Amino acid sequence: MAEPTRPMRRQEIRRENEKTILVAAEKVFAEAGFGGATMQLIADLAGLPKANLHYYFATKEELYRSVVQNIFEIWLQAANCFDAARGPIDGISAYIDAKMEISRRHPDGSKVWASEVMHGAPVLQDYMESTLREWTDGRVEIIRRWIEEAKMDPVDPRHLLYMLWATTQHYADFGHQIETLNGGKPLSDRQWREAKENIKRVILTGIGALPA
Amino acid sequence: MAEPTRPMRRQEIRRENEKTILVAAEKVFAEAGFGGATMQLIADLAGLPKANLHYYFATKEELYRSVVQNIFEIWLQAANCFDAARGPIDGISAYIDAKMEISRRHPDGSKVWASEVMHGAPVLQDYMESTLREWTDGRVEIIRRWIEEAKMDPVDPRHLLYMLWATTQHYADFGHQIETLNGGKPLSDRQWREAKENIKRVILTGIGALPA
DNA sequence: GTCTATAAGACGATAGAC
DNA sequence: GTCTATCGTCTTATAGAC
Repeated sequence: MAEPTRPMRRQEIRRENEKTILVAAEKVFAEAGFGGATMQLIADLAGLPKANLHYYFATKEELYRSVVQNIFEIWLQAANCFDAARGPIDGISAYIDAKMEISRRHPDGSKVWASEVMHGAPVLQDYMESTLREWTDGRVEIIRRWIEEAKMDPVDPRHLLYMLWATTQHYADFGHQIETLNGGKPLSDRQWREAKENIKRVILTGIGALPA
Repeated sequence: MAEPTRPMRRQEIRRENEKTILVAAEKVFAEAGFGGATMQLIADLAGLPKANLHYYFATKEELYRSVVQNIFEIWLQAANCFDAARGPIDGISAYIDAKMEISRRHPDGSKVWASEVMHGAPVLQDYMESTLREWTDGRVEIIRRWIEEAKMDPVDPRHLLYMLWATTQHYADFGHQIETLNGGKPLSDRQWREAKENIKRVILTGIGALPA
Protein backbone atom coordinates (compact mmCIF):
# COMPACT_ATOMS: atom_id res chain seq x y z
CA MET A 1 0.00 0.00 0.00
CA ALA A 2 2.75 2.42 -0.93
CA GLU A 3 0.63 4.71 -3.08
CA PRO A 4 -2.96 3.99 -2.17
CA THR A 5 -4.36 7.22 -3.60
CA ARG A 6 -2.77 7.13 -7.05
CA PRO A 7 -5.37 5.02 -8.90
CA MET A 8 -8.22 7.02 -7.40
CA ARG A 9 -6.55 10.28 -8.39
CA ARG A 10 -6.41 9.10 -11.98
CA GLN A 11 -10.08 8.22 -11.97
CA GLU A 12 -10.95 11.56 -10.46
CA ILE A 13 -8.88 13.46 -12.99
CA ARG A 14 -10.63 11.62 -15.78
CA ARG A 15 -14.07 12.17 -14.29
CA GLU A 16 -13.44 15.87 -13.73
CA ASN A 17 -11.97 16.51 -17.16
CA GLU A 18 -14.76 14.63 -18.85
CA LYS A 19 -17.25 16.74 -16.95
CA THR A 20 -15.48 19.99 -17.93
CA ILE A 21 -15.42 18.95 -21.57
CA LEU A 22 -19.07 17.87 -21.57
CA VAL A 23 -20.22 21.19 -20.09
CA ALA A 24 -18.27 23.15 -22.69
CA ALA A 25 -19.40 20.87 -25.50
CA GLU A 26 -23.06 21.21 -24.56
CA LYS A 27 -22.78 24.98 -24.76
CA VAL A 28 -20.94 25.01 -28.08
CA PHE A 29 -23.21 22.40 -29.68
CA ALA A 30 -26.25 24.39 -28.51
CA GLU A 31 -24.95 27.66 -29.90
CA ALA A 32 -23.49 26.43 -33.19
CA GLY A 33 -25.16 23.10 -33.91
CA PHE A 34 -23.21 19.90 -34.55
CA GLY A 35 -21.85 21.06 -37.89
CA GLY A 36 -21.00 24.56 -36.71
CA ALA A 37 -19.28 23.40 -33.55
CA THR A 38 -15.52 22.82 -33.72
CA MET A 39 -13.29 20.87 -31.38
CA GLN A 40 -11.14 23.98 -31.12
CA LEU A 41 -14.06 26.08 -29.83
CA ILE A 42 -14.95 23.42 -27.27
CA ALA A 43 -11.32 23.07 -26.20
CA ASP A 44 -10.94 26.83 -25.77
CA LEU A 45 -14.12 27.05 -23.68
CA ALA A 46 -13.00 24.09 -21.57
CA GLY A 47 -9.53 25.63 -21.19
CA LEU A 48 -7.76 22.58 -22.54
CA PRO A 49 -5.60 21.86 -25.59
CA LYS A 50 -7.55 20.40 -28.46
CA ALA A 51 -5.61 17.14 -28.35
CA ASN A 52 -6.86 16.46 -24.82
CA LEU A 53 -10.43 16.35 -26.08
CA HIS A 54 -9.46 13.53 -28.40
CA TYR A 55 -7.76 11.79 -25.51
CA TYR A 56 -11.04 11.67 -23.57
CA PHE A 57 -13.44 11.43 -26.51
CA ALA A 58 -11.99 9.76 -29.57
CA THR A 59 -14.12 11.63 -32.11
CA LYS A 60 -16.36 14.68 -32.29
CA GLU A 61 -19.30 12.37 -32.85
CA GLU A 62 -18.56 10.38 -29.69
CA LEU A 63 -18.43 13.62 -27.70
CA TYR A 64 -21.71 14.75 -29.21
CA ARG A 65 -23.28 11.39 -28.42
CA SER A 66 -22.31 11.73 -24.75
CA VAL A 67 -23.83 15.21 -24.57
CA VAL A 68 -27.09 14.03 -26.10
CA GLN A 69 -27.36 10.98 -23.86
CA ASN A 70 -26.83 13.14 -20.76
CA ILE A 71 -29.76 15.29 -21.79
CA PHE A 72 -31.98 12.33 -22.43
CA GLU A 73 -31.32 11.15 -18.86
CA ILE A 74 -32.43 14.50 -17.44
CA TRP A 75 -35.51 14.46 -19.65
CA LEU A 76 -36.46 10.99 -18.40
CA GLN A 77 -36.08 12.01 -14.76
CA ALA A 78 -38.58 14.84 -15.21
CA ALA A 79 -40.89 12.41 -16.91
CA ASN A 80 -41.35 10.49 -13.67
CA CYS A 81 -43.39 13.34 -12.18
CA PHE A 82 -46.29 11.89 -14.05
CA ASP A 83 -46.32 8.58 -12.24
CA ALA A 84 -47.01 9.27 -8.58
CA ALA A 85 -49.96 11.52 -9.44
CA ARG A 86 -53.53 10.68 -8.50
CA GLY A 87 -55.07 12.78 -11.24
CA PRO A 88 -54.41 15.24 -14.05
CA ILE A 89 -54.17 18.29 -11.77
CA ASP A 90 -51.34 16.77 -9.74
CA GLY A 91 -49.61 14.97 -12.59
CA ILE A 92 -49.73 17.57 -15.30
CA SER A 93 -48.89 20.43 -12.91
CA ALA A 94 -45.84 18.61 -11.61
CA TYR A 95 -44.74 17.69 -15.13
CA ILE A 96 -45.07 21.26 -16.40
CA ASP A 97 -43.12 22.54 -13.39
CA ALA A 98 -40.37 19.99 -13.94
CA LYS A 99 -40.09 20.62 -17.67
CA MET A 100 -40.12 24.40 -17.22
CA GLU A 101 -37.36 24.07 -14.64
CA ILE A 102 -35.30 22.14 -17.21
CA SER A 103 -35.95 24.85 -19.82
CA ARG A 104 -34.77 27.45 -17.35
CA ARG A 105 -31.77 25.71 -15.79
CA HIS A 106 -30.65 23.65 -18.76
CA PRO A 107 -31.46 25.67 -21.89
CA ASP A 108 -28.37 24.48 -23.75
CA GLY A 109 -29.27 20.86 -23.21
CA SER A 110 -32.80 21.52 -24.42
CA LYS A 111 -31.47 23.14 -27.58
CA VAL A 112 -29.12 20.24 -28.33
CA TRP A 113 -32.02 17.84 -27.87
CA ALA A 114 -34.25 19.92 -30.16
CA SER A 115 -31.51 20.13 -32.77
CA GLU A 116 -30.94 16.38 -32.59
CA VAL A 117 -34.62 15.65 -33.18
CA MET A 118 -34.95 18.30 -35.90
CA HIS A 119 -32.15 16.69 -37.85
CA GLY A 120 -33.74 13.28 -37.75
CA ALA A 121 -32.33 11.97 -34.45
CA PRO A 122 -29.22 10.36 -35.99
CA VAL A 123 -27.94 9.52 -32.50
CA LEU A 124 -31.12 9.09 -30.50
CA GLN A 125 -33.24 7.10 -32.96
CA ASP A 126 -32.80 3.87 -30.98
CA TYR A 127 -33.82 5.52 -27.72
CA MET A 128 -36.82 7.11 -29.36
CA GLU A 129 -38.03 3.78 -30.68
CA SER A 130 -37.57 2.01 -27.34
CA THR A 131 -37.40 4.09 -24.16
CA LEU A 132 -39.32 7.13 -25.40
CA ARG A 133 -42.02 5.06 -27.05
CA GLU A 134 -42.51 2.95 -23.92
CA TRP A 135 -42.66 6.02 -21.73
CA THR A 136 -45.16 7.69 -24.04
CA ASP A 137 -47.38 4.62 -24.31
CA GLY A 138 -47.42 4.34 -20.51
CA ARG A 139 -48.41 7.99 -20.08
CA VAL A 140 -51.10 7.65 -22.75
CA GLU A 141 -52.58 4.81 -20.69
CA ILE A 142 -52.58 6.95 -17.53
CA ILE A 143 -54.33 9.79 -19.34
CA ARG A 144 -56.89 7.38 -20.79
CA ARG A 145 -57.66 6.17 -17.29
CA TRP A 146 -58.12 9.74 -16.08
CA ILE A 147 -60.59 10.28 -18.89
CA GLU A 148 -62.48 7.07 -18.03
CA GLU A 149 -62.65 8.18 -14.40
CA ALA A 150 -64.11 11.51 -15.62
CA LYS A 151 -61.20 13.44 -14.12
CA MET A 152 -60.81 15.30 -17.41
CA ASP A 153 -62.45 15.68 -20.82
CA PRO A 154 -61.80 13.15 -23.60
CA VAL A 155 -58.78 14.85 -25.14
CA ASP A 156 -56.47 12.82 -27.41
CA PRO A 157 -53.65 11.82 -25.02
CA ARG A 158 -50.88 11.98 -27.61
CA HIS A 159 -51.73 15.45 -28.82
CA LEU A 160 -51.97 16.53 -25.18
CA LEU A 161 -48.47 15.21 -24.51
CA TYR A 162 -47.14 17.00 -27.62
CA MET A 163 -48.74 20.18 -26.31
CA LEU A 164 -46.98 19.79 -22.95
CA TRP A 165 -43.64 19.11 -24.60
CA ALA A 166 -44.05 21.99 -27.04
CA THR A 167 -45.12 24.71 -24.60
CA THR A 168 -42.46 23.93 -22.02
CA GLN A 169 -39.59 23.28 -24.42
CA HIS A 170 -40.41 26.53 -26.26
CA TYR A 171 -39.10 28.62 -23.37
CA ALA A 172 -35.65 27.09 -23.86
CA ASP A 173 -35.43 26.63 -27.62
CA PHE A 174 -36.98 30.01 -28.47
CA GLY A 175 -35.58 31.70 -25.38
CA HIS A 176 -33.70 34.18 -27.55
CA GLN A 177 -36.92 35.28 -29.24
CA ILE A 178 -38.74 35.56 -25.92
CA GLU A 179 -35.86 37.57 -24.50
CA THR A 180 -35.89 39.91 -27.51
CA LEU A 181 -39.64 40.47 -27.16
CA ASN A 182 -39.05 41.06 -23.44
CA GLY A 183 -36.96 44.14 -24.24
CA GLY A 184 -33.71 42.22 -24.54
CA LYS A 185 -33.82 41.06 -20.91
CA PRO A 186 -34.12 37.48 -19.65
CA LEU A 187 -37.39 36.60 -17.97
CA SER A 188 -37.39 37.51 -14.28
CA ASP A 189 -38.31 35.09 -11.49
CA ARG A 190 -41.77 36.58 -11.52
CA GLN A 191 -42.15 36.17 -15.29
CA TRP A 192 -41.06 32.53 -15.12
CA ARG A 193 -43.65 31.97 -12.40
CA GLU A 194 -46.30 33.66 -14.53
CA ALA A 195 -45.33 31.55 -17.52
CA LYS A 196 -45.74 28.33 -15.53
CA GLU A 197 -49.04 29.44 -14.03
CA ASN A 198 -50.43 30.51 -17.40
CA ILE A 199 -49.53 27.22 -19.06
CA LYS A 200 -50.92 25.16 -16.21
CA ARG A 201 -54.12 27.16 -16.01
CA VAL A 202 -54.84 27.17 -19.75
CA ILE A 203 -54.10 23.49 -20.24
CA LEU A 204 -55.78 22.17 -17.08
CA THR A 205 -58.83 24.32 -17.75
CA GLY A 206 -58.72 23.39 -21.41
CA ILE A 207 -58.88 19.66 -20.73
CA GLY A 208 -61.68 20.10 -18.20
CA ALA A 209 -59.61 19.19 -15.15
CA LEU A 210 -60.08 22.62 -13.58
CA PRO A 211 -63.46 24.39 -13.46
CA ALA A 212 -63.78 27.12 -16.08
CA MET B 1 -37.01 45.62 -81.64
CA ALA B 2 -34.89 42.91 -83.18
CA GLU B 3 -34.75 40.70 -80.12
CA PRO B 4 -37.50 41.86 -77.83
CA THR B 5 -37.63 38.68 -75.76
CA ARG B 6 -33.95 38.32 -74.95
CA PRO B 7 -33.81 40.50 -71.80
CA MET B 8 -36.96 38.91 -70.44
CA ARG B 9 -35.56 35.42 -71.04
CA ARG B 10 -32.53 36.31 -68.98
CA GLN B 11 -34.65 37.55 -66.14
CA GLU B 12 -36.73 34.42 -66.24
CA ILE B 13 -33.70 32.16 -66.24
CA ARG B 14 -32.37 34.00 -63.24
CA ARG B 15 -35.68 33.87 -61.41
CA GLU B 16 -36.14 30.17 -62.09
CA ASN B 17 -32.63 29.18 -61.12
CA GLU B 18 -32.78 31.23 -57.95
CA LYS B 19 -36.03 29.48 -57.06
CA THR B 20 -34.52 26.04 -57.71
CA ILE B 21 -31.51 26.86 -55.57
CA LEU B 22 -33.60 28.31 -52.75
CA VAL B 23 -35.82 25.22 -52.60
CA ALA B 24 -32.80 22.91 -52.44
CA ALA B 25 -31.04 25.13 -49.93
CA GLU B 26 -34.05 25.22 -47.60
CA LYS B 27 -34.12 21.43 -47.52
CA VAL B 28 -30.39 21.03 -46.92
CA PHE B 29 -30.23 23.77 -44.28
CA ALA B 30 -33.22 22.17 -42.51
CA GLU B 31 -31.68 18.70 -42.53
CA ALA B 32 -28.09 19.58 -41.71
CA GLY B 33 -28.16 23.02 -40.09
CA PHE B 34 -26.16 25.96 -41.39
CA GLY B 35 -22.82 24.49 -40.34
CA GLY B 36 -23.59 21.00 -41.58
CA ALA B 37 -24.91 22.14 -44.94
CA THR B 38 -22.42 22.36 -47.82
CA MET B 39 -22.70 24.21 -51.11
CA GLN B 40 -21.93 20.89 -52.81
CA LEU B 41 -24.94 19.18 -51.22
CA ILE B 42 -27.22 22.04 -52.22
CA ALA B 43 -25.81 22.07 -55.75
CA ASP B 44 -26.33 18.34 -56.14
CA LEU B 45 -29.92 18.56 -54.90
CA ALA B 46 -30.58 21.50 -57.22
CA GLY B 47 -28.95 19.64 -60.12
CA LEU B 48 -26.47 22.42 -60.82
CA PRO B 49 -22.70 22.75 -60.69
CA LYS B 50 -21.49 24.21 -57.45
CA ALA B 51 -20.03 27.27 -59.19
CA ASN B 52 -23.49 28.27 -60.40
CA LEU B 53 -24.65 28.67 -56.85
CA HIS B 54 -21.94 31.24 -56.30
CA TYR B 55 -22.98 32.97 -59.49
CA TYR B 56 -26.49 33.52 -58.10
CA PHE B 57 -25.62 33.84 -54.41
CA ALA B 58 -22.15 35.19 -53.75
CA THR B 59 -21.66 33.39 -50.43
CA LYS B 60 -23.18 30.58 -48.41
CA GLU B 61 -24.29 33.14 -45.85
CA GLU B 62 -26.11 35.22 -48.47
CA LEU B 63 -27.94 32.11 -49.66
CA TYR B 64 -28.89 31.24 -46.10
CA ARG B 65 -30.09 34.79 -45.51
CA SER B 66 -32.41 34.55 -48.53
CA VAL B 67 -33.85 31.26 -47.28
CA VAL B 68 -34.51 32.68 -43.83
CA GLN B 69 -36.11 35.85 -45.16
CA ASN B 70 -38.45 33.82 -47.38
CA ILE B 71 -39.66 31.93 -44.35
CA PHE B 72 -40.20 35.07 -42.36
CA GLU B 73 -42.47 36.36 -45.15
CA ILE B 74 -44.62 33.22 -44.99
CA TRP B 75 -44.76 33.47 -41.22
CA LEU B 76 -45.95 37.08 -41.41
CA GLN B 77 -48.69 36.22 -43.91
CA ALA B 78 -50.17 33.64 -41.54
CA ALA B 79 -49.98 36.22 -38.81
CA ASN B 80 -52.60 38.34 -40.55
CA CYS B 81 -55.34 35.81 -39.74
CA PHE B 82 -55.47 37.45 -36.37
CA ASP B 83 -56.56 40.83 -37.67
CA ALA B 84 -59.92 40.40 -39.35
CA ALA B 85 -61.31 38.46 -36.40
CA ARG B 86 -64.15 39.71 -34.22
CA GLY B 87 -63.17 37.64 -31.22
CA PRO B 88 -60.82 34.99 -29.86
CA ILE B 89 -62.78 32.07 -31.29
CA ASP B 90 -62.47 33.38 -34.86
CA GLY B 91 -58.99 34.83 -34.55
CA ILE B 92 -57.20 32.11 -32.64
CA SER B 93 -58.87 29.31 -34.62
CA ALA B 94 -57.82 30.86 -37.90
CA TYR B 95 -54.30 31.48 -36.64
CA ILE B 96 -53.89 27.91 -35.40
CA ASP B 97 -55.19 26.59 -38.73
CA ALA B 98 -52.80 28.80 -40.67
CA LYS B 99 -49.76 27.94 -38.55
CA MET B 100 -50.56 24.23 -38.62
CA GLU B 101 -50.84 24.40 -42.39
CA ILE B 102 -47.36 25.95 -42.51
CA SER B 103 -46.01 23.20 -40.25
CA ARG B 104 -47.51 20.62 -42.56
CA ARG B 105 -46.71 22.11 -45.97
CA HIS B 106 -43.48 23.88 -45.10
CA PRO B 107 -41.73 21.80 -42.44
CA ASP B 108 -38.25 22.56 -43.78
CA GLY B 109 -38.85 26.28 -43.58
CA SER B 110 -40.11 25.93 -40.04
CA LYS B 111 -36.99 24.02 -39.05
CA VAL B 112 -34.67 26.61 -40.57
CA TRP B 113 -36.55 29.33 -38.72
CA ALA B 114 -36.33 27.38 -35.44
CA SER B 115 -32.64 26.75 -35.97
CA GLU B 116 -32.03 30.42 -36.72
CA VAL B 117 -33.74 31.51 -33.49
CA MET B 118 -32.09 28.76 -31.43
CA HIS B 119 -28.67 29.95 -32.50
CA GLY B 120 -29.38 33.52 -31.48
CA ALA B 121 -30.96 34.84 -34.69
CA PRO B 122 -27.68 36.03 -36.26
CA VAL B 123 -29.53 36.92 -39.46
CA LEU B 124 -33.01 37.80 -38.22
CA GLN B 125 -32.16 39.86 -35.15
CA ASP B 126 -33.11 43.13 -36.88
CA TYR B 127 -36.47 41.75 -38.01
CA MET B 128 -37.18 40.42 -34.55
CA GLU B 129 -36.54 43.78 -32.96
CA SER B 130 -38.66 45.66 -35.49
CA THR B 131 -41.29 43.73 -37.48
CA LEU B 132 -41.82 40.85 -35.06
CA ARG B 133 -41.95 43.12 -32.03
CA GLU B 134 -44.49 45.42 -33.68
CA TRP B 135 -46.63 42.51 -34.77
CA THR B 136 -46.52 41.00 -31.29
CA ASP B 137 -47.34 44.27 -29.54
CA GLY B 138 -50.32 44.75 -31.88
CA ARG B 139 -51.65 41.26 -31.19
CA VAL B 140 -51.16 41.74 -27.45
CA GLU B 141 -53.39 44.81 -27.71
CA ILE B 142 -56.08 42.85 -29.57
CA ILE B 143 -56.04 40.12 -26.93
CA ARG B 144 -56.21 42.71 -24.15
CA ARG B 145 -59.31 44.18 -25.78
CA TRP B 146 -60.92 40.75 -25.99
CA ILE B 147 -60.28 40.33 -22.28
CA GLU B 148 -61.78 43.75 -21.49
CA GLU B 149 -64.82 42.87 -23.54
CA ALA B 150 -65.13 39.66 -21.49
CA LYS B 151 -64.75 37.50 -24.59
CA MET B 152 -62.11 35.46 -22.77
CA ASP B 153 -60.47 35.07 -19.35
CA PRO B 154 -57.63 37.37 -18.27
CA VAL B 155 -54.75 35.28 -19.59
CA ASP B 156 -51.35 36.92 -20.09
CA PRO B 157 -51.39 37.74 -23.84
CA ARG B 158 -47.68 37.17 -24.39
CA HIS B 159 -47.61 33.74 -22.81
CA LEU B 160 -50.72 32.89 -24.81
CA LEU B 161 -48.96 33.85 -28.04
CA TYR B 162 -45.92 31.78 -27.06
CA MET B 163 -48.25 28.86 -26.46
CA LEU B 164 -49.76 29.24 -29.93
CA TRP B 165 -46.35 29.47 -31.56
CA ALA B 166 -44.99 26.53 -29.59
CA THR B 167 -47.84 24.08 -30.11
CA THR B 168 -48.16 24.69 -33.84
CA GLN B 169 -44.45 24.90 -34.62
CA HIS B 170 -43.85 21.68 -32.69
CA TYR B 171 -45.55 19.61 -35.39
CA ALA B 172 -42.89 20.73 -37.88
CA ASP B 173 -39.75 20.97 -35.75
CA PHE B 174 -40.39 17.75 -33.83
CA GLY B 175 -42.13 16.08 -36.75
CA HIS B 176 -39.56 13.29 -36.75
CA GLN B 177 -40.30 12.46 -33.13
CA ILE B 178 -44.05 12.55 -33.74
CA GLU B 179 -43.61 10.32 -36.77
CA THR B 180 -41.53 7.84 -34.77
CA LEU B 181 -44.15 7.71 -32.03
CA ASN B 182 -46.76 7.25 -34.76
CA GLY B 183 -45.19 3.94 -35.73
CA GLY B 184 -42.76 5.49 -38.21
CA LYS B 185 -45.54 6.82 -40.42
CA PRO B 186 -46.34 10.48 -41.14
CA LEU B 187 -49.57 11.78 -39.66
CA SER B 188 -52.57 11.07 -41.89
CA ASP B 189 -55.05 13.71 -43.03
CA ARG B 190 -57.31 12.61 -40.22
CA GLN B 191 -54.54 12.86 -37.62
CA TRP B 192 -53.63 16.36 -38.75
CA ARG B 193 -57.27 17.33 -38.45
CA GLU B 194 -57.40 15.83 -34.95
CA ALA B 195 -54.24 17.66 -33.98
CA LYS B 196 -55.70 21.00 -35.06
CA GLU B 197 -59.04 20.33 -33.34
CA ASN B 198 -57.35 19.25 -30.12
CA ILE B 199 -55.15 22.32 -29.97
CA LYS B 200 -58.02 24.66 -30.75
CA ARG B 201 -60.35 23.03 -28.27
CA VAL B 202 -57.87 22.90 -25.38
CA ILE B 203 -56.64 26.46 -25.85
CA LEU B 204 -59.99 28.10 -26.57
CA THR B 205 -61.58 26.27 -23.64
CA GLY B 206 -58.52 26.99 -21.52
CA ILE B 207 -58.78 30.75 -22.00
CA GLY B 208 -62.53 30.73 -21.37
CA ALA B 209 -63.55 31.57 -24.92
CA LEU B 210 -65.44 28.30 -25.34
CA PRO B 211 -67.79 26.92 -22.69
CA ALA B 212 -66.26 24.09 -20.67
C1' DG C 1 -24.98 32.23 -68.23
C1' DT C 2 -22.43 27.53 -67.62
C1' DC C 3 -18.91 24.63 -66.00
C1' DT C 4 -14.04 22.59 -64.83
C1' DA C 5 -10.18 23.09 -62.23
C1' DT C 6 -7.99 24.86 -58.43
C1' DA C 7 -6.47 28.12 -54.91
C1' DA C 8 -6.64 29.19 -49.90
C1' DG C 9 -7.95 28.03 -45.65
C1' DA C 10 -10.30 25.41 -41.86
C1' DC C 11 -11.20 21.22 -39.70
C1' DG C 12 -10.86 16.52 -37.44
C1' DA C 13 -7.62 13.59 -36.02
C1' DT C 14 -2.93 11.75 -34.76
C1' DA C 15 2.12 11.30 -33.86
C1' DG C 16 5.34 11.65 -30.61
C1' DA C 17 8.07 14.40 -27.11
C1' DC C 18 7.51 15.38 -22.36
C1' DG D 1 -2.08 12.34 -18.57
C1' DT D 2 -0.52 16.73 -21.26
C1' DC D 3 0.65 19.36 -25.19
C1' DT D 4 2.90 20.97 -29.79
C1' DA D 5 3.28 20.25 -34.44
C1' DT D 6 1.42 18.46 -38.40
C1' DC D 7 -1.01 15.35 -41.77
C1' DG D 8 -4.78 14.63 -44.84
C1' DT D 9 -9.24 15.95 -46.02
C1' DC D 10 -13.07 18.76 -46.86
C1' DT D 11 -15.03 23.32 -47.83
C1' DT D 12 -15.76 27.93 -49.53
C1' DA D 13 -14.86 30.66 -53.10
C1' DT D 14 -12.79 32.08 -57.55
C1' DA D 15 -10.35 32.03 -62.07
C1' DG D 16 -10.91 31.45 -66.63
C1' DA D 17 -12.29 28.59 -70.79
C1' DC D 18 -16.51 27.87 -73.28
